Amino acid sequence: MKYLEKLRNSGLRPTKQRLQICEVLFNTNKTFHFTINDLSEKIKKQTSKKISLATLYNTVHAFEKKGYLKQIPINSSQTYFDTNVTEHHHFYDLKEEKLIDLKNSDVGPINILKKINGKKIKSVEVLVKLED
Amino acid sequence: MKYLEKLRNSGLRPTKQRLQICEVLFNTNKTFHFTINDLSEKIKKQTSKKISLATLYNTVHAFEKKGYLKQIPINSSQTYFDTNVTEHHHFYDLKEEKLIDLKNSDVGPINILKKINGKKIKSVEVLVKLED
DNA sequence: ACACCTTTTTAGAATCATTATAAACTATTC
DNA sequence: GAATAGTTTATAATGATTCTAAAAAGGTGT
Repeated sequence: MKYLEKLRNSGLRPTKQRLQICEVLFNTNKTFHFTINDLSEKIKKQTSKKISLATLYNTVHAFEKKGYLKQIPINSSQTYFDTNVTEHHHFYDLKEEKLIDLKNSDVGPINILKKINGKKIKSVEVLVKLED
Repeated sequence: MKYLEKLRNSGLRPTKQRLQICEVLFNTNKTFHFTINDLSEKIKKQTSKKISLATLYNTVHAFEKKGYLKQIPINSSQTYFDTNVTEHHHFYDLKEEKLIDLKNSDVGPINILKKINGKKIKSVEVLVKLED
């Protein structure tokens, strides 16, 4: 089990549910965006046994804290997560309410000149809103 | 009444409530960030007559649609609005959960090289997350 | 294998921002 | 002033997320 190690090394017990969620999230070379609800649907389709919503929330937040997932800053009724945890940016199609990845080379370097004393920059994220 | 014209020109009837909200939001040379709840508190303090929550939501969204307010894309339990509708960016202090303006000159130009057919760029917003 | 302790899962309830409803009210036009 | 369309309001409804507390499962030592 390739995710067993990963979980254990992060201090997360490799439970059946977490391993299952890992399969759905990470067992692909394509990264993708999802909401908790998307994830719930995906799991329902892939397997017979269900995972409770509370567990999905717990696990996704645990993975986020460990750096395996990123939250995408967007105003939407649901929170979006990204399995692509590298520094990159997004288009948001306002009409279709869909997120599209922007490669880093599509945006170019962003220099933040201002400094706040005692604070470090954790991330720099660009959201480009699209309309028709 | 300086806001009466503004509202009428936008096709919004200048009601008592809307004029009141204009006073609170725009009668200052400093721009600021707020949530619906902040706005509600501010109005309670400034006046005796109260405005219902539903009206605050309606009005703020109407103003946003007209371009008098901007939503700030950030994952928070409450939606943040900005009275500064010029193109600019934000720091978000994760610990204090506070937004700080970044002047455009603090970030420099951002070139979006990728194009999506049939879509126009409506806005480009940078969120810089800060940690200790 | 068993007992022990801690972490995790779970169903369901609770929370809380936001939106919908539908009746009363108000601005505008004629 | 009457008619009409747009607004406001209190309240209910919605829906994503978090909380709760009890049951289940993982890990460790014997």
